[in-house]
Amino acid sequence: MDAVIKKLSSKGLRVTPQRVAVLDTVTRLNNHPGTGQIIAFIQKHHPSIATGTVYRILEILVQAGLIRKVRTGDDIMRYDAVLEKHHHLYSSKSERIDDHYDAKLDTLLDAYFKKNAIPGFTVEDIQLQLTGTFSKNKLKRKP
Amino acid sequence: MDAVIKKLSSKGLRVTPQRVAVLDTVTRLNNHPGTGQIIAFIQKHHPSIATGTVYRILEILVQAGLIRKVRTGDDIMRYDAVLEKHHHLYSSKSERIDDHYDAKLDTLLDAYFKKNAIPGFTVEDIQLQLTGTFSKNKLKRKP
DNA sequence: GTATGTGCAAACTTTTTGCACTTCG
DNA sequence: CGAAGTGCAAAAAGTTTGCACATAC
Repeated sequence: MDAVIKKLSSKGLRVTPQRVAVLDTVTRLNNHPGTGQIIAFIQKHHPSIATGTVYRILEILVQAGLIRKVRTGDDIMRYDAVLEKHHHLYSSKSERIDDHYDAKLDTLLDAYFKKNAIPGFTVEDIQLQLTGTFSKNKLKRKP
Repeated sequence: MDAVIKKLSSKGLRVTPQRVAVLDTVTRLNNHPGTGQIIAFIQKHHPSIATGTVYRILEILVQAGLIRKVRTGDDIMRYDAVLEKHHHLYSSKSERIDDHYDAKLDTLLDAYFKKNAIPGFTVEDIQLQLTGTFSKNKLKRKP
């Protein structure tokens, strides 16, 4: 929780209870929550925070680079509080999205695009979308 | 246009003027149009087609595998009528999204994931999201 | 104290849906 | 002809916004 406050002020953002709550929520709901999930959680734990405020704060946090928007195959906007470089595993059968870290792969790709530059385009970030099926249930269940 | 009819019937879909128009539109608006763009185009060229119908048809075409939803970094749902395997180049400064074909890269990645399987996950499709800047514009040059 | 942020509710935008009518096969 | 698709318009869902009040710094 203290870390959340630190993050906010490190970006020069005013630390309000509402912002702390939203950033904390996105961090806790670690499986790429959608706006709906975030608002539901907020309204349960902080009933006094208005939904309009949540929308405004999510936008501010994205602008500040404290969270990221993740696109799903469906049309739901999701957020991600993990800022380290990582890829995403999408289930072709469910809404599940897992993070995937692979430093070796990152190195491989960096090297590849250094050797094989794309004409007219400078690569700044590489992110993989791996679609497939989760064969084992290493489930992260919600309380 | 005939190709569009062929695609529809090849999937066992009934060929209606509305479906032809929508599939043709997504194909013509080749730069990954959003729902808004598609509906605007349709209403201009086929004013009698209802927007509700467009939504229904887009969903049907996605289910049939004739078009795909594209995951963008921002919050706009876009569609793609290109079915061959390809990756996407995203501008970090604009809404532009280009297709990127790279068979060599695909081979490299397939080999990589064959050797380095992800525990609990079977990869079915690999798609790269390359974010960066377009240094030269093929259509119009900007100083 | 002041610039900034928030609550609230209304306005907007986008998407879905029920039903009578139409049309493809 | 019959099953499937469409138009229409209303409703649901999701998001934005103006303004008076509250608050972080």
